[in-house]
Amino acid sequence: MARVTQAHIDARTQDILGGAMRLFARKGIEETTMQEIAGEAGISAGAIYRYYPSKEHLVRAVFDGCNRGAEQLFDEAAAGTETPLEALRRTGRIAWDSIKDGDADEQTILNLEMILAGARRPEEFGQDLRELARRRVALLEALVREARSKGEIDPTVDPRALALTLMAAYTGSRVLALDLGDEADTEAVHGMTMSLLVAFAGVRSRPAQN
Amino acid sequence: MARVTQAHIDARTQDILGGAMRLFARKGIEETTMQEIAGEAGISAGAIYRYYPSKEHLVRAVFDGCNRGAEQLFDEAAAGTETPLEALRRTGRIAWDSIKDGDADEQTILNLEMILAGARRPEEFGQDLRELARRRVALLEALVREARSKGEIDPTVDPRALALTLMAAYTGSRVLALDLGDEADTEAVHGMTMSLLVAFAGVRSRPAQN
Amino acid sequence: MARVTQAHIDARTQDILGGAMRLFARKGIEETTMQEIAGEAGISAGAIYRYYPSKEHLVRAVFDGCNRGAEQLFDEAAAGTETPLEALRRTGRIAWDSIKDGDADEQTILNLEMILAGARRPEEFGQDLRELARRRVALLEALVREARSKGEIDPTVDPRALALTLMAAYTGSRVLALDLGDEADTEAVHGMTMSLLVAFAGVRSRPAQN
Amino acid sequence: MARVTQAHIDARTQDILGGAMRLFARKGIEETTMQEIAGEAGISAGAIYRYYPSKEHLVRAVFDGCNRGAEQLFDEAAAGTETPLEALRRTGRIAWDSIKDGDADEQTILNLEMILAGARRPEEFGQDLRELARRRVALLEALVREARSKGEIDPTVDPRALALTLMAAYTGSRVLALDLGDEADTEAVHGMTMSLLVAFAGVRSRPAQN
DNA sequence: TATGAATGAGCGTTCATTCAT
DNA sequence: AATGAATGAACGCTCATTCAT
Repeated sequence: MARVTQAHIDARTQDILGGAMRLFARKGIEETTMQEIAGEAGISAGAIYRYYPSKEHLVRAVFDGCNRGAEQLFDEAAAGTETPLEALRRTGRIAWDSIKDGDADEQTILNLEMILAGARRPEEFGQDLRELARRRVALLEALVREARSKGEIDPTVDPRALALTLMAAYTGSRVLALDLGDEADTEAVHGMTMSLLVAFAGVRSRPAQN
Repeated sequence: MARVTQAHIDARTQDILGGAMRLFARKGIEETTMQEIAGEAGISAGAIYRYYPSKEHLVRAVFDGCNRGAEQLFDEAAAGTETPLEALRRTGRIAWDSIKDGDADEQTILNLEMILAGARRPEEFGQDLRELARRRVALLEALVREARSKGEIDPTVDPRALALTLMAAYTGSRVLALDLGDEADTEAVHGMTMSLLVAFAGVRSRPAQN
Repeated sequence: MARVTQAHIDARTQDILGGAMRLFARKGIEETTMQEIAGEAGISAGAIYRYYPSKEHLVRAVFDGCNRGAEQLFDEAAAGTETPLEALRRTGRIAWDSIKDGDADEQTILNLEMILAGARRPEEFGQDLRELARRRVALLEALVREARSKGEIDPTVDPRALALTLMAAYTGSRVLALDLGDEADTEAVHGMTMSLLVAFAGVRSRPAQN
Repeated sequence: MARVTQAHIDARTQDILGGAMRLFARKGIEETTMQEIAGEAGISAGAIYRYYPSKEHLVRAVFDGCNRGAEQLFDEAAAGTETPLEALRRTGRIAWDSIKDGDADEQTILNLEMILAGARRPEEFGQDLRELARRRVALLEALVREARSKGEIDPTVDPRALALTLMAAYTGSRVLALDLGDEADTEAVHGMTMSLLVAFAGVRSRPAQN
C-alpha cells in the first residue's frame, strides 16, 4: 500500500484519533489497549505506531484535539460584533448548547480525564490545560468588564468573580449532565446562570423599565 | 477470640482504605498497584486480600468512603434549626469551605474518578453516585422550596433550577480550583453564587421598585 | 512461598544467572528470551524480575560473573611465591588449561560477546572490560619486568611487548579453539608461546647451561 | 533488457551489502533492522527483498564478503616470489598492518560475529569459517615447513605449532586492539611474534653459542 | 521494479492474584 | 493470620516480511 495519498494518511490519522477518543471516553485511557484502538480504527496493532510513536503521544493528541475543539467553541463565541453583554449571552448559549451535543458526555469525560492528568502530571499535561482555562476566564472577564464599562451591567460587579462563576456553572453543568443524565435540567441552570447577568444588568435598567 | 480483635481488623481495614484513597488520588486507580497500597498500609501484598477480595472491591470501598464523607457534610449542613434560607447559606458556606481543606484536591480528584467510573459502568458504579447527586439536589430543592414558601426568596423562582445551579456552581468551583489552583478565587464564586439567593430574596425586599 | 531462606533466594539467583549464561553462550544474548531463561532456571517468566530488574541487568550480571571468573584465574595464578619466571609459566599453564575446561567454549563465547558489547557501548560495558584487560596486561608486564630485573630473562626484552604478546596468544588460542575445535592444538601454541620466555631466558642462561 | 542493467543491480547489491556490513559492525546484527539497512543503502525497506530473500541471507552474504576480503589478504600475501621466510614475514606484515586500517575495528567485530555465529550454528555458518581458518593455518604451516626445509629456520621447530601460534597471536592482536584501542601496541606484538621466526632462524645463526 | 504502509507474531515487562510456608 | 515469592495473562511496542499500488 505504498504511495498512499496524504489524504489517506490523514484519514487514517483521524480514524485512529477518533477511535482513541471514543475508547478513552468509553473505557478510560489506561483501560484502553492499543489493540482496541487499532481495531476501532480498522487497522492492525502495529500500524498505529506509524501515526503515533507511542500511546502517550496518542493520548496527548487526543487531549490536544479536545482542547482545540473547546477553543474553537470559545473563539467562535467571541467572534461576534454585538455588544459585550450580547456576546456573553451568546457564549453562554453556545456553551450550554454543547452540553446537548450527541458526544457531549464523551467530551465531558475526556475533559475530566485531561483535568485528572493535568492534576497528576502538571509539568506534562497541566500547563496547556491551565493556560486554556486561564484564557477562557480572562476572555469572559474582559467581556464582563467591557459590558460594565458600557453600562450594560451593574458597575459594582466584580468582573473576575462573575467570569469565574460563569465558568464554574458551565463546568458544573457538564458534570451534572454526566452524573444525572436527563434529570439534570442544564437548560434551567443556563437560565439561572444567565440571570446573573440580567440581575446585575437589571439593577440599573430596572428603574428605566418601570 | 484471638488477641487480634475486631478493632485491630477495623484499624487495618482503615489503613488499607486510607492508603488506597491517597494513592488513587495521587496516581490514579489503574496506576496504583496492590503492592503499593499494601506498602502504604504497612502490610504485605497478600494480606490485602483478607480484607478486600479484589482490587475492584477495594475501589468500590474507597468510593463508598468518599460518598459517605460527602454525605456527612451535607447531612451536617442540613441539620440546622434555622430558617431555610439560612440553612442554604450555611450549606453553601460549608461546601465551599471544604474546597479549602488540605485534602481538597485529593477529594476532588477522587470525586472525578468516581464520576468517570459511574459514567463508564453505570450499572456498577453509576447507581449510588446518581442517587447521591439526586438526593443532594433534592435536599437543596426542598430548602429552596421551603424558603420560598416562607417568603424568604422570590416566589417565582424555580426551586429545582436554583438547586441545580447551586450544585453546578459548587462542582464547577471544585474543578476550577483543581485546574487553576490559587488563581481560582472560589470565595468570589461562592459570593456570587450566594447572591443568587440574595437577588431572589431581594425581589421581595425591593417593593419600592415595583 | 513466603519466608524462603536467603539460601533459596541465592540458589534461584544462581539458577537464573547460570541459565542465562548458558543460553547467552548457546544462542546469543539478543536471541535469548527472558521466557527461555526462566524455563532454564525452572521458574516463570515474571519471576525473573524479582531477581534482576531487567534483561539488561541480567546481562550485566552475567558479564560480571565472567569477569570475576577470569579475575580469579589470574589472581590465583599470581598468588605464587616462586620466582617471576615461574609465576609467568604457571600463569600461562593455568590460562591455557582453562581452554580445555568443559565450559571453555561457553566462556570464550561469553567473552567475545562482552568484547562486542564493550566495543559497541563503551561507556556502558566497555569500561570494566578495558580496565580488566589493562590490569591483566599490567600484571604480566610487572612479572616480566621483575623476571628481567632478576636476570631470569633477557634484559633487552620489552616487558610490555612480551606481556601483550602473551595476552594476544592466549586470547587468540581461545578463539582458535572455538573456531577449529580439536584441530586447534592449543597445547602446541602454549608451548611455543612459553618458548618466548625460554628464548629470552636462554639468551643469558644458555651459555651457563653449556 | 531494461535501462536498469545488471551493473545497476550489482551496484545496489553492493550498497546493501556495504550498508549492512557497516551497521552489523556498529550496532550488531540483531540490533540492526532491515529498515536501517535499506536507509543506509538508499532504498526502501521492501526493495531489499529483491536482492536478498531474507535477513538471514543478507547476514550470510555479509559474512561471505568478509571472508572473501580476508581470503584476498592472505592470497595476496602468499603470492610473493621470495623465500618462504620472507613470505611469512610479509604475510605477517600485511596481516598486522590490516589492524591499523581505518575499518579495522569494524572488521574485527564482524569477524567475531562470524565466529560467534559459526560456534552457535556450526552446520550453517561454522563450515565455511572453519574451512577458511584451516586453510590459513595450512598455508602458514606449509610456508614454515618450506622455510625449514630450506634451512631458513630451526629444523626442530614444529611447523603446525608455529603456524597456529602465528594465527593465534594475530587474532589475539585484533581482539586486544578492539579492547584496548591505542593502548594495545600491536606493532610490538607483531615484532615479538615475528621474533619467533627470528629466534628459530637464529638457532642456526648462533652456532657460537653451542 | 520500487515503494512504504500494513501485518502479526513475539519480545520485555507488569501486576492482580494465589498459596506454600 | 500473615507473608512474599511465584504465576501467567496481558500490555505496549518492534520489526521481518508482504503486497497493493
